[in-house]
Amino acid sequence: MSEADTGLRARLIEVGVDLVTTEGAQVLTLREIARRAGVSHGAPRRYFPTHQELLSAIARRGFADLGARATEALGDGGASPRDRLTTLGRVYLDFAFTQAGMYELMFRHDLLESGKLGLRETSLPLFGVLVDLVGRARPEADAALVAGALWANLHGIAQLWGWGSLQLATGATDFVPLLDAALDAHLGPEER
Amino acid sequence: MSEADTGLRARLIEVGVDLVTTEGAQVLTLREIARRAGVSHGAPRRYFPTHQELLSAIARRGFADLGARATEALGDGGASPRDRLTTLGRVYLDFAFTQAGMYELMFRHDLLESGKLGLRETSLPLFGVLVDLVGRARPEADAALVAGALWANLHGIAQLWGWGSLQLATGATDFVPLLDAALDAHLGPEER
DNA sequence: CCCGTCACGTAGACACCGTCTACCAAGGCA
DNA sequence: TGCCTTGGTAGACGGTGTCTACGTGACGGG
Repeated sequence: MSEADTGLRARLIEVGVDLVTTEGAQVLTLREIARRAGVSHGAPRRYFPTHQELLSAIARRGFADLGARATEALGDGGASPRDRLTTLGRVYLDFAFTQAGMYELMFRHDLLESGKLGLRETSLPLFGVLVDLVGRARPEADAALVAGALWANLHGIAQLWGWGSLQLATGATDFVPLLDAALDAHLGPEER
Repeated sequence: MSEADTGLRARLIEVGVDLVTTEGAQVLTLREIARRAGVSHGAPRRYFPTHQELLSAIARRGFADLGARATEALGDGGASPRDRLTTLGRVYLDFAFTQAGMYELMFRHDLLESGKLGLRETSLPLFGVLVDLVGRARPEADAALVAGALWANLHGIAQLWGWGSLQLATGATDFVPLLDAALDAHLGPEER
């Protein structure tokens, strides 16, 4: 956003986001992105020294999108911390399933291990919201620890459910009970 | 095991297992495996029609190894279900971190989505053990559901901790508190 | 006006990848 | 002996990411 939104750099990211959401993560080759952007395969190198850095830039858009969806769904508050956490969980899993290609890209091993993604800047804000909500839902607990365990649980559900492992193993057909079980487990059963 | 353990087929898998544990998942190219096995790059095709099928065979070894470690650590019982679940969780995470390359291979998106892996046969036995233990630790709960949520939690911890996200987010330096938090959450706090 | 500089993209080479196909050498069998 | 199957070789093909040399047009100073 800070750099010119016109120009090839922004267009490459745009094309990549489009490509990964519509066709999946396996078509995100450097040359294909360049083709769709209408430039030669060497052009991206002017802005992204390596393929991984272009992919990281695209993945960062994914984290930004997820964060935007979360803050938009959470609104300006009013609901209880527990209800807000339920909302957050649903947004997270909805994103993982409807934007499966992008979600896969966001958590690719080689990107994360390269450090080019800048996970601290991309995912920490949303995690901060999570910690805050957990702290208010369970004031007696170590909020960061519980939030970390809960995030891991959401991520695990997203992954395992995404490729059908949990359907096979549990025979379930809907992921909501799993989400509710995770929330109940980490936050205590919901009283009503 | 049923087919000849000598012969190229078995040797290719052996070389692949060796390669992924010592050098990581990104060196598991078809041609590199063939080179290390001392054959031409076309030879594997006689036994594995595609690269993915060879990788799947290697990954199945990983699931078998994980299962063996689990049953060996669990022994013939005696401990309480809760203690056995703690053991199981430690084995799972230890495997994920010490055999990081293999663990990464086992949960590669393209392998899982291709269906060549046969996740039902590979991971269901161990999941059955998990369901059984959960059922005895929490007789009142839906064992399959809780076991699924717990498995997802373990998997999420393995992944997020593996590439440092949770260290960054929570500031923790040891994953055991996270594991304990997950077990406490899904099984109820341990009385002592 | 003209020339140097520089940003920006092109084009081709390189090594490597997975797949496919034609070939070949050895062994068993009629 | 002749033939067919088995198991592996060797090379081609199109694709990939990276690197390097080369245009090419705009801009500013003499």
